[in-house]
Amino acid sequence: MNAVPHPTIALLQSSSLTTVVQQEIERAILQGEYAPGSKLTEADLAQKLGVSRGPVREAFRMLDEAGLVRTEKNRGVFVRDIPIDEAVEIFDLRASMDELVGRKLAANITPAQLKEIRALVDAMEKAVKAEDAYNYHLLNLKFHDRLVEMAGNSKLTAIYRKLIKELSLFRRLNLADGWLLPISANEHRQILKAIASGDQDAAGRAMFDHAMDSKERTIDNDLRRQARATEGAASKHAKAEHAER
Amino acid sequence: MNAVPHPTIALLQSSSLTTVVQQEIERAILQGEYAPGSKLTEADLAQKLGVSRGPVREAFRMLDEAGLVRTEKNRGVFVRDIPIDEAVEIFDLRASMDELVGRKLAANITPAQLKEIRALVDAMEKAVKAEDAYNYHLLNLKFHDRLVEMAGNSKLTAIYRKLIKELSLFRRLNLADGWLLPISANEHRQILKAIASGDQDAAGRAMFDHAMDSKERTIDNDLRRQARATEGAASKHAKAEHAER
DNA sequence: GTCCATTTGTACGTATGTATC
DNA sequence: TGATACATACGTACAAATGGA
Repeated sequence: MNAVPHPTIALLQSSSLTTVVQQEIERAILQGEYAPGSKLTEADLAQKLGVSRGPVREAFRMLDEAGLVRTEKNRGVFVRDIPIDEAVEIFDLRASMDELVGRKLAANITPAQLKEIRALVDAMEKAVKAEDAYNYHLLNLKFHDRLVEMAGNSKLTAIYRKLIKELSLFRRLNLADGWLLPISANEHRQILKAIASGDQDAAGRAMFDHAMDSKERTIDNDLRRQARATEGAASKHAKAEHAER
Repeated sequence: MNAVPHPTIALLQSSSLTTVVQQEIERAILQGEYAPGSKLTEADLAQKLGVSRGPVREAFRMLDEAGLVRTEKNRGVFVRDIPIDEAVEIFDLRASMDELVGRKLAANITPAQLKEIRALVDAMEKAVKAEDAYNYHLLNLKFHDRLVEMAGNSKLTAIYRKLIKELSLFRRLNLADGWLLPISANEHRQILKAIASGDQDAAGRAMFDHAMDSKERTIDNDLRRQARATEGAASKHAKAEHAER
C-alpha cells in the first residue's frame, strides 16, 4: 500500500524557507499590512520572521519579478504602487483574457460547474439586497476566479491571478461604490445565461464587456477620488504637496 | 543645467550584480547553451561568472518566478522543459492576446508604423522566395513583437514576451517546416490588410486565426516528431526508454 | 549503510551608497 | 558643506541536511 504523505511532510518537501518567506510577505502586502510605497527593510523582516537575511533577499527577488515590489539599487525594496495607467492596461488585458474564458466555458462547462456558478450569482444578488458590499466583493473575486479556473488553462489561471494581485495594489479597490452593485450583479446574471446557452461569442462578449465596465467603474471612481483630493489640497492652500513625492 | 547622466553611470545605478547574472543566465538558456532539463549548479555558475553564490541564488529565484527554471528542494535548479500541454495553453493564451493587439492596432496604428510593418511583411515574403527559413523565423519574431509593442499596452508587451520565452523552451521550435512558410507569410499579408483597413474585428480575427494556425502547425509538427521518435525506439527494441526519465 | 557532492541556511565582515542633521 | 548613522550589496566561511552512488 502506497502511503498518502502527511500534509506537513509534503509541505516540508516542497517548500524551502525562501518560498515560505515569500508567501508570508506576499500575504502581508495583499492584506494591506504594508501599504503601497512603504519600505520593506530586509533586516527587520528577517528578524520578524525569525530567519536570516538570505531567504528574505531571495524572496524579494521573487516578489520583484511578480510585480509586487520594486527594488531600487542601494536603497531597498518598496511595495509597488500601481499607477493608474498601468491599472488601465491590466484591465484591458484582463478583459481580453475573460473573453477567452467565456468562449471556452460556453463550449465546455459541465452541469456541475454551471450549478456552482449559479449559486455564486444567487449569493451575490442576495448580498446586493442586503447591501453587503464587502461580502459582495469577496463573492465577486471568487466568481471570476472560479470561472477562469474552470476554463481549464492553467497558464491563463496563473497569469490572471498575478494580474489580480497587482490590481489589488492599485489605490484601494472600490468596494464602496454601493449603488453600482446592482449593475454588476445583473451583468453576472447575463454572463451566466450566455455561458449556459453555449453561445461562445455571446459568452466571450458578455465577459469582455463586463470587464470593461468594471474598468470604467474603477477608474472613474479613482479619478473622482483624486479630484476630490487635489481639490481639498487646493482649498488648504496646497499644503498637501509635501506628501506627494 | 540639469546634466544628462553618463550612460555607464546610469547603467551602474540601475543594474545590480544579481540582475546582470540573471540576464546572462537567461540569455544562455534562451540561446540553447543549457538544454531544457539540464541542471544549473550554483557554485559552477558563480565561478564561471566570477561572482559569489549570493547573486546566483537570487538570479535563480527570478528565473524560477519567470518560468524559465524549476527549483527542486535540496536537489537544485533545472532548465524548464515545457510540456506539450503547457505549450498548447500558451498558444491559446497568445492567440487571445494577439486578438487584442489586432483590435487596438486597427484603431490606432499610425502611417509610420504601418510602413514599418509593411516592410517586415515584404522582407518575409522575400525570405520565403529565397527559402531562407532561419531568416524568416527571425523576421517573424520581430514582426509579432513589434505589433504587440505598437499596441501600446506595456503590461501586455511584458507578458507576451515572457510567454514567447517560455515557448522557446518547448522542444525546439519548428523553424524547419519550410513548406508551410508560404501559408504563414500569406496570413501576415492578410493581417496587414485588416489592420490597415481599420476594421477592428477583422484585424483581431486575423491575428487570432493566425496564432491558432501557428499553434496547429507547431503542435502537429511536435506530435509527428514524437511519433517518429517512439516508432524509432520501438524498432530498436525500445532501447531509448532510458533517455525519457 | 556509508561516503561524497550539493544544497540550504546562518553568521559575519567590508565596502558603498543614501539620508539626515 | 561635512559628518554621522544606517541599509544595502557582495563576499566568505561554516554547519546542517539531503540525495545519490
